[in-house]
Amino acid sequence: MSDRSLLDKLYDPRSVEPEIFDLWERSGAFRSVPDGSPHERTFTIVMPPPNVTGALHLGHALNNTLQDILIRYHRMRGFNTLWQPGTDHAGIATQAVVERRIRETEGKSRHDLGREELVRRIWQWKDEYEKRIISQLKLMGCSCDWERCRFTLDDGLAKAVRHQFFQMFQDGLIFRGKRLVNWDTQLQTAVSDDEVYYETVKGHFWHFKYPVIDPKPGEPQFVIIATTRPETMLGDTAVAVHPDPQEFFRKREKELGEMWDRLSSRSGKDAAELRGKLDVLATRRESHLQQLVQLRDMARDGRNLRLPLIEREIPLIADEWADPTLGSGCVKITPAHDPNDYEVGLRHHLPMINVLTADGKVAKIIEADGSVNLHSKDYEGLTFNSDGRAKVVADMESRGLIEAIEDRDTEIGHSDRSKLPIEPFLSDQWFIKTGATEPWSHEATKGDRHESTKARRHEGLAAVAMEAVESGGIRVFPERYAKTYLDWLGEKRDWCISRQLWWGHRISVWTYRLLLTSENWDEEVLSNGLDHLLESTHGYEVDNNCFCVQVIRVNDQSIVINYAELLRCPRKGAQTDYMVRVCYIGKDERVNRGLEEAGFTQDNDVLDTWFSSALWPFSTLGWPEETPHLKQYYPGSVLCTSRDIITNWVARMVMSGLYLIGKVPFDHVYVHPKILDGRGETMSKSKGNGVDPVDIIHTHGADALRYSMADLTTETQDIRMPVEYICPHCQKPTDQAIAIKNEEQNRKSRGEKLDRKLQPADCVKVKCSHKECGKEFATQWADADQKQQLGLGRETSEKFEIGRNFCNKLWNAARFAFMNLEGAGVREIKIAALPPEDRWILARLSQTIRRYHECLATYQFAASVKELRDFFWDSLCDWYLELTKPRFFAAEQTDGGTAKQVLAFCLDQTLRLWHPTIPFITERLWRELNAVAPQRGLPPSVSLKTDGLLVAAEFPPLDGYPPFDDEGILSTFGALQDATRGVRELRSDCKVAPKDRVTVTVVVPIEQLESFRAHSHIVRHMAGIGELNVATQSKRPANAGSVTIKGLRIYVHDVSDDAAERDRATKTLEGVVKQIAGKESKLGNAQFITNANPEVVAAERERLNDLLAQRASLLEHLAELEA
RNA sequence: GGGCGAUUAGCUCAAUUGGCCAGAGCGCCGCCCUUACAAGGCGGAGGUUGCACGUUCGAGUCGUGUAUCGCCCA
Repeated sequence: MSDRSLLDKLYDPRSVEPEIFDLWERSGAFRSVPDGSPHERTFTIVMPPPNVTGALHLGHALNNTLQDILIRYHRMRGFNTLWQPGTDHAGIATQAVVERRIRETEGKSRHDLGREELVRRIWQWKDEYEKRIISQLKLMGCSCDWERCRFTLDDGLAKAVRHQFFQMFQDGLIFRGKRLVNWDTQLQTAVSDDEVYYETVKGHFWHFKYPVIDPKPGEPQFVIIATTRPETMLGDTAVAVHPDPQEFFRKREKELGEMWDRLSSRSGKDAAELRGKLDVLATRRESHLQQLVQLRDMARDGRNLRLPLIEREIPLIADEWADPTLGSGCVKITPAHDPNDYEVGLRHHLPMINVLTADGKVAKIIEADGSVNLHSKDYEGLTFNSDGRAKVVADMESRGLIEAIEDRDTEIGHSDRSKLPIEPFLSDQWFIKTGATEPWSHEATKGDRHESTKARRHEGLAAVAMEAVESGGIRVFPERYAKTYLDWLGEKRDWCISRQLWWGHRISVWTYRLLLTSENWDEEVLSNGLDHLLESTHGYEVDNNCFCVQVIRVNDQSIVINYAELLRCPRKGAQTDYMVRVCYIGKDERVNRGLEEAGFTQDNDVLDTWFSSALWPFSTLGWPEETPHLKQYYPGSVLCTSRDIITNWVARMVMSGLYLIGKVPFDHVYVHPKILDGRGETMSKSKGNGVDPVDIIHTHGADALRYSMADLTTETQDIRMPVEYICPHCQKPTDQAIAIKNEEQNRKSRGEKLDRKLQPADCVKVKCSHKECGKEFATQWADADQKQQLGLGRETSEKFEIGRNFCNKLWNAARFAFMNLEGAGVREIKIAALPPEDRWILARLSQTIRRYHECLATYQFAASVKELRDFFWDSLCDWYLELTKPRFFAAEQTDGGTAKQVLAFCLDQTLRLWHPTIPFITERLWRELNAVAPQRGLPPSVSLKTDGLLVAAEFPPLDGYPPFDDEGILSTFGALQDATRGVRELRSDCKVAPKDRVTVTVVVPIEQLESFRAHSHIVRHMAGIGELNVATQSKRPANAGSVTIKGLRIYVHDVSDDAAERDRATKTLEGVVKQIAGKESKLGNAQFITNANPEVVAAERERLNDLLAQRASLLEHLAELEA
């Protein structure tokens, strides 16, 4: 047997981790094997697939650490487990990153490359980053079933996507419509709301005059409108005025008046502000009301305006969107280019005239009657919000139609992807209807659909998904996030699923581009379209069920018939133009070709990434095939995620799961904190403030990373993680927030203008903040040359030292144990006969096990770490190991055998308890423990299986070990700890050197004499006592220092003089007297006695008795000193 | 504008239906390299729980108002 003391004094994770991970993988411990276990004994986690845009940062490290803790914990508890890994293609994000890279390095656009080449390049990118991501996860120790790793564009997942699309298409849940979307003119795609961020930009407020057509006598010649975006006037189709300005002013004044009445003070900032508002309102009523009423009447009378420049006749309308307090009180309405105006347009059935091209230029303007506006050619082709704007303003100016121009700050939406202003743009998009609908016909492929769900089907997908959470079918932790989910779904907004991208699942709909008229409809359709289609598909023996055909009436987009009705439908009598859409569920290239030969064209768009992510919980398990994995592991047990995708992702998974399978996709949703950097901003790939977990693993080890993550995961707080660079020259840290400030300072002193907050990615070079060093080094954002030249400053955070220090402590405690465990055996033990420290540590262990299980059941990770840490560090190391030293070291001691057996057991249990959190070091130490003490256990209470790997070992039981539970020893030991601390305090106070043994006399009440004598070795050993006298009474020994613990008086001989003693005793007495007064008044209060919990009252009373005893003892002591 | 959350020691965070002197880690001060561990041990200082009012025998916790910050949605 090797000499265990030769293990290194410092734990070196780098020499341990790779080997251990390899061991686990080869053992097959991570593999999922369907065995028919019931749902209650199956534990499934589906990993939120990280997207392949970039490498993982600490936010992902947190997410995956928590999942790994849960999966390892359940695996050790004997559950049949699956942790399903994979990655997400993240359509727009990845395409944008790759496009930007190509633009920067080759100066080419995606159109220069072409669809096929661009997609090839993105796949290359994906391969690189997927590899990196998986390697990051493995380095962290993630125990996923790696053989089942999936990617959202895999064939199997693509099939699932086509199935979902097809079924929803068939059920009429998918429709195509014109909607105002956020348009990115560079990427030429719609972006979702959450990909838009807002920035305040300095701009102007232009006041334009629109002439009134045929004003009646007394009516104004012009209506004045104000706009921040003059170029959009080309698309104006109305001007609105408030329908009841009088009432508006009355209401607003009443509101402000009520606020005024509520004000506590009529002076101060608030009052001044409110007074100001009231004044402005009054002035405005005075100046504008009359005219607004007149304009309202004109609107009611149907007056029209002539839109300047392009000479369109537009109505003056009355609508509440017009704010009487803003500008002139009138507002131009451009339904095709502003979300609010769009709503107004719908309300008043206004024409929606698009004036923007997909690439951000002024379009050829088509009027509502289909004619081309002849005046528009002056503007056509100009860049919309720069040249177009300039020309509109100049032309208005030259016609004398500008009333005024004001400076004004405006909030402008920018695309998160291209960083350019987004344009509201009217375009054709595909949508999923989430609100009320015809009950869908599609029956879920399996499973028992909840009856309540079925009943609410006609209310639509969102309502069904809401019901799942409301009824408790899904539980959300922490509970408050259920509200986020329900609020969002409650809005039942249609989900825009099409994206004008090249990277993603292409929409499998083909359209017959010929428009069909009533005259040629049946012949055209049947001969040129469907006949070809049917022929081509029959030719390849494809089932007709592979197709869903819709015939659409073009003018209003309504669906006339579905495929099933097609052959039965009347061939004649169609009223107007039609077109044919075919949705194909398969992927046979020959069918695609057949469709194209028949004159059909495939939709160019791809699906929103979340459409495929929504299927992730079952597409990864093989759906739509009925695989054994799907049967065993769906629904999942818990989804771990951060709160920002509760709506985008969680809600959509629930909708899809219920719709397609009839079961919720998971039992629990656990929402964990977010990692923030030192400035309080969330870590993200785009900001460049994400720290690579591999950097932390490199410097601190994977277990340190995981320990720290779990330790910081509290229920309500996000985790602030100040980031530091390690200087490659002096190895000292430089704070990242300071580095950013310096960079800002540098740029300003160079005269650069800063139009935004700098981010870590802006700092490619950083100067070491330590004066002695002060050298520059490169960051991860520098290019290879700079890194080479200056040296790379890796990122870290001092937070991880907690974890590293812990691992080192565990390592050394184990090392100490191994030095002393040689020959440990397993013998029957009598618990009652064990030394007190043994009974105490076993009681603490049992208590800790129970508490740990409770913590994990409610996802309280920080609390779980604290429980285990307190047990291991404070109890096991600081007390138990110290107390057993004499039993190991002293030759005359004979109970070393029992001590070994108990210690081996405690270490065994410690390693099992810690394994889910810090798997590498525990697995390594487990191997060592198995070598030095292969048999462990405390029969007859506990027998253990100790062979094999720790990853597959049995976890300590839910209710701990009841035979070890012992409240008595816990409280007795607590009192001994207090006594020990008392002596230590005195020693420290009186400057006794640590190695000096002191003589101590303890005065105890007679009834405690025996018990204290029996346990006195504990205090003697732990407090550095040479001679210990225990008596029921004693005078103060010569020059003794003294403390009282409850009724116990402790003298430490020869360390103090009378004056110092008086001081100490008086000071202590003051505190005690104060506390007594507090307690007495509390207990003297009849209300307290009657209202408070009896246990609380009893505890207070006991505490008072302790204090009284302490006061008596102190007074006695002082009297003695006076004598 | 609406919703959610936060504000506790120098820093980062705890405190389970309101109840012991509000705790821990880091940092700081003092002592100690005691044969597992200085990435350690022992002891210590440090708080009017953002502010104001209220409910209660009792408030960090509940209510109202207010300030500041963050996130989500419009």
